[in-house]
Amino acid sequence: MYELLKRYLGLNIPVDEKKLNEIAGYFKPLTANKNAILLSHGEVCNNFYFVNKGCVRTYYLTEQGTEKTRYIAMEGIVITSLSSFISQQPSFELIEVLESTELLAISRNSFFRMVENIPEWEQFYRKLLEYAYLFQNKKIEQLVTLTAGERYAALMMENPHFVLRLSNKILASYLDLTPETLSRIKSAGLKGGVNSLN
Amino acid sequence: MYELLKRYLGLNIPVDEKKLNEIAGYFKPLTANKNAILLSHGEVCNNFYFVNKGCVRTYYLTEQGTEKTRYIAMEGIVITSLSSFISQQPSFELIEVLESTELLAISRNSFFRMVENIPEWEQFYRKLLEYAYLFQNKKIEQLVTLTAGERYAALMMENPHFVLRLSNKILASYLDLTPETLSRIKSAGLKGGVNSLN
DNA sequence: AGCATTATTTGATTCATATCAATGTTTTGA
DNA sequence: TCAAAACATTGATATGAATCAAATAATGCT
Repeated sequence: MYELLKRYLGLNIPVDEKKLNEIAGYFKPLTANKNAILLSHGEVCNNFYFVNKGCVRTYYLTEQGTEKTRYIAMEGIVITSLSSFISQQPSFELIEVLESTELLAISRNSFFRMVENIPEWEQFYRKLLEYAYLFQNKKIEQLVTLTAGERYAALMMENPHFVLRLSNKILASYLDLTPETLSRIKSAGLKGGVNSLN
Repeated sequence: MYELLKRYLGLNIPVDEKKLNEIAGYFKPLTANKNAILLSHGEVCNNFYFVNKGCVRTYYLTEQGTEKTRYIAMEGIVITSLSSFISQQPSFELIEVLESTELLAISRNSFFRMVENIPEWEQFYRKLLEYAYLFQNKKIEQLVTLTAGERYAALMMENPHFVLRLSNKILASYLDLTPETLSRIKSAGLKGGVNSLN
């Protein structure tokens, strides 16, 4: 149950077996079914999740009810509504389970107590923030400089398994376009692609 | 020269006068004229700036040469190409001076040596990352959920002094729209606004 | 001060992508 | 296992904002 988490932490911070067990001990197992909502709009986020198996996303809703996916976590990745987790303000985004999923959850209290008391964890948190910033920054760059088709192409380069595993509906909302547009982009790509017979 | 920086640091971290002077000592004064480029596209960012007086922005260029402003710093605010500063990869974004500006600059080396050796500074860096994340996250939320006019209205609520001090060209690129569109939004707002005579 | 560059405004047109609509396909759960 | 719901595809149309264009207005430079 904790193997994947320990490997993940061990890769990110220099930490001995004992500390690793201590840290892992604060994470509690949790299973959730497809479509389960781990955090609703307007709720304050008090949990931080590690995905052991399955798939989870964060997304928000526009005024008109359109879903916009911000982040997707598959096995071996962490997820939370980081803004709300940090600021303790009501969350704009929701956390939703996309497949039946095994999670390891740690409370905000335990998380920040460790930040204060365990230097290795403090270092982990810093790395997490750096990674999260780089991720968000790249997302903005791509949103403002790339067209719909270019964003899809970039995702194909960076995360091809997303395209294989996720529905077009989710994928489209992740790329900030409609399912119709994504469908057209995909079929246009096939016609002109390197695997085409023409 | 260092007063504003010390006040800024003092507000963000608990730190005594002695430490404050030690930290401030790593910052070197620098003046730069309007239009000066502090970091070019493709360069690795090795400096972190505090704006003492004036105004600085980071922006990137699209394929077609359109400017997209990511961040604007006026007096009392820090600025860098944070992605490149963290990752030491070539920067996609440029740093440009918008008005004749007085800066205090610290090198990446000094910055991260302090992160390792001065717990207060380590704490400052963590807060900076948290703040930067919240900022970027809000930017994405607004980009994907608001229309051009709504983004302008949000900026008017959050940062009205930006609208007063910056040119429409810069403002438009910050809001991810063209100067023409911003001009139309502004005049439409006047006609329908609460101060209108109709 | 006076000329040249740069920014702003307004109008006409275009374009990328959304929306609406209809049909077919897959998934799901009782 | 089958009906209902959710999803995907394709076509027709609409729309927000970009682009193109031309005419001021403002700013900067020597």
